[in-house]
Amino acid sequence: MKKYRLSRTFFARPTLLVAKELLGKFLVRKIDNKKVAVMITEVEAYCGERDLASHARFGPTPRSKIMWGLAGRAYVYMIYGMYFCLNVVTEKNRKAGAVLIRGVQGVNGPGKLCRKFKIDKKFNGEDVVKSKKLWIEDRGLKIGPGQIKRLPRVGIDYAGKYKDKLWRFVLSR
DNA sequence: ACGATGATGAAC
DNA sequence: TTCATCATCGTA
Repeated sequence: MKKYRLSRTFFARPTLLVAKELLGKFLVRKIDNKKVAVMITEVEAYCGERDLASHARFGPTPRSKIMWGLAGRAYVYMIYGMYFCLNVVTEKNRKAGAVLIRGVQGVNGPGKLCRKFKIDKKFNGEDVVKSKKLWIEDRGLKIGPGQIKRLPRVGIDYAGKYKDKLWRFVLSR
């Protein structure tokens, strides 16, 4: 089965759609000339500056402005002083959006994922469309609607009416 | 249930 | 400059 690296046009689409379609794709990380590739099993969508759960809710700040930028770049930030979270920027026409990669096969949780894949602040801004160190591949796996569970997002109780939105997508075997 | 641990954004 | 908060995780 041919492997296709996901292109700019894949990411430059509505955030919810990109989030859903990232399930079953493979996160690929090259470390010391060795490739690690694991299937993405859990994601969360952060949609625009109106989304009160998103870092974009304060408008473009030094940290979050990348969410308004080119789709397909990584948004990596430190959380709770000890973990990193990996997101990929989505949308076009300078609309804010990103998808948090919450889990891959065998690794649950965005913090552990970044630790395992050695993804830190240096990867903030990395262009996942062009990078030689981090990208996402379509390996031909087809995911049916019945395999996707929709759940509320984690750790965003403060987000008012946005906290119950089913913008977390989990792949169930 | 809670502490580790530091970046972030808001308020002053 | 200070302060509360936080898209987490491991231990309990």
